[in-house]
Amino acid sequence: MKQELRAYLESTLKEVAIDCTIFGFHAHELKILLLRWKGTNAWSLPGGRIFPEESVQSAAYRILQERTGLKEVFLQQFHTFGDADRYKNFSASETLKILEKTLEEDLSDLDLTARVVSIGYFALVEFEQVVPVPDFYTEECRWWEISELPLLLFDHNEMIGMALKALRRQLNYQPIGYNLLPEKFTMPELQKLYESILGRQLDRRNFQKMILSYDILEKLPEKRRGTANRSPFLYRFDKQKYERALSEGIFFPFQGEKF
Amino acid sequence: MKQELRAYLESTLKEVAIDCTIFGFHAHELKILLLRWKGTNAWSLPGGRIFPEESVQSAAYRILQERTGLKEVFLQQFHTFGDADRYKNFSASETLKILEKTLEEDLSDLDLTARVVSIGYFALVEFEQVVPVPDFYTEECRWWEISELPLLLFDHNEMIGMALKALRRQLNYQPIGYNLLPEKFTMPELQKLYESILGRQLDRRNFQKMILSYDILEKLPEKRRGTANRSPFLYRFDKQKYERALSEGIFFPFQGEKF
DNA sequence: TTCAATTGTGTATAGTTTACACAATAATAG
DNA sequence: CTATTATTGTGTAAACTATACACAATTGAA
Repeated sequence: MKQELRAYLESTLKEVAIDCTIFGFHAHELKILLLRWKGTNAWSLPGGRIFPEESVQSAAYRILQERTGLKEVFLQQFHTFGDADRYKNFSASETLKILEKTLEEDLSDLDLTARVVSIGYFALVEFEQVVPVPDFYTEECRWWEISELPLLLFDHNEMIGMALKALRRQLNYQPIGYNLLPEKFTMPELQKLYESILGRQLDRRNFQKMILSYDILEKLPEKRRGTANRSPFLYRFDKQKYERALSEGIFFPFQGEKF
Repeated sequence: MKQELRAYLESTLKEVAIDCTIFGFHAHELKILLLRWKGTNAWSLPGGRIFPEESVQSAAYRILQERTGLKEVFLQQFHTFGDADRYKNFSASETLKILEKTLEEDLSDLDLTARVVSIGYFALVEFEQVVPVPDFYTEECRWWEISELPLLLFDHNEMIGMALKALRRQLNYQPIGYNLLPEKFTMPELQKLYESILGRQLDRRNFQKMILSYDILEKLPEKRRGTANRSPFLYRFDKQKYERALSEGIFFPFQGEKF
């Protein structure tokens, strides 16, 4: 098992790695998938290394798939983190101690605190379909609310901040939701997704008018039952139109958000 | 001399490097600084490597300074290029041949065709103040018009395409011009800068109205003389207000441009 | 002095964004 | 069964923003 890790570390690029900020949406809240390192209370973003024959993009997909079980996800590079010292909340020696607890083995020959530049990706995934799987270093993989994140290893809090910024900016020229919501959803649910990404309330009527004007939704002849009060209609994305909007770009007018 | 290069290559990160797309503006055209490799007709973007103690950002500044002589520039990371094979216009072996011509020495121990992930930055610089300086590999450093670029080494044509896209997007939420124009400039000059970045014509009156509304310009009581026809007024950026607009963001309405 | 090219300037129209309220519906509690 | 409560569905008017557009003034050159 340790041999497996060693082989992985030795067979992959040493100075570059990938970290993924995986966004999910559940119970009206935007959440992020974090990993807890074995035998510790230290949390980090899911990440991984790149094989020599693999593009960075493919590596990011692979890592994402390994942690969530999902194949089809929205994945996007947003920034590369290249500080010489990326130990922000915990010093290099504190981090090393955590690693020692985690690995219970002498891996000093692998130089695990060597400098690594990390390429940051963010992903949008369907919460319900995710089966969180820890990696070799970790024993727990679970969703965290964005407002309740712990202090993370390395510069991962910074990464999440920038991922959120990138996601918000994304909202200005691309539709979002296909990979974050279940197949069928209601207008209020979609609105709450946008609100939780933007961190502010939107007007119900104006939101509906705007989102419908992009012509990416199909209104279904069913309603969501079981909820108290009036039943909202169900919608789903028209995949083709959605893809077209993604590639051509759309001008979303969330101007109130300053970047 | 060769020893110097060898020392540089051996003392810097091996799997990660930086490439810079340096934009300048001259004669009503947006231009890019390219390097020609010694003894060849092969061109590339200026790039360089990262020292172990240096952040990626600092390395990018250093490289930029080395090639242009400039200290104060606008520099921004826009994408990291991580294809397993980044030899696009010229194959690895063709590129290797060029390198051999350039170096006239056996450097095979340095494994110069090993895989490298490149972090792409774009820079905006004041054309007139740049003193282009070739690096060790190259013997010529000059400006190229964007519409007349040659086939470049590696994936550099792709990089330039993405840099331009990033620059255009930038225009939507930040003012641009401080680092691209001389201290004093006319409204038509500023407009031509915007037009050359966006690749389309803008209305003179509407452009002026818009740019003035951002309250980042100071109108000077002088005019540019010597030009045929009516003399335009000179303006300059109010540095403080410009910086505020940069950090707070501005909503530039170039909606016609689809991304 | 005339000509040609370019600058400076304002307004009206179209289009977009925003603010806002009431009737309909569905589950729940009585 | 009925009343209550919370939430949904829906349209219009006002404010704001973007766009289209033309003529007089200025300058150097002919």
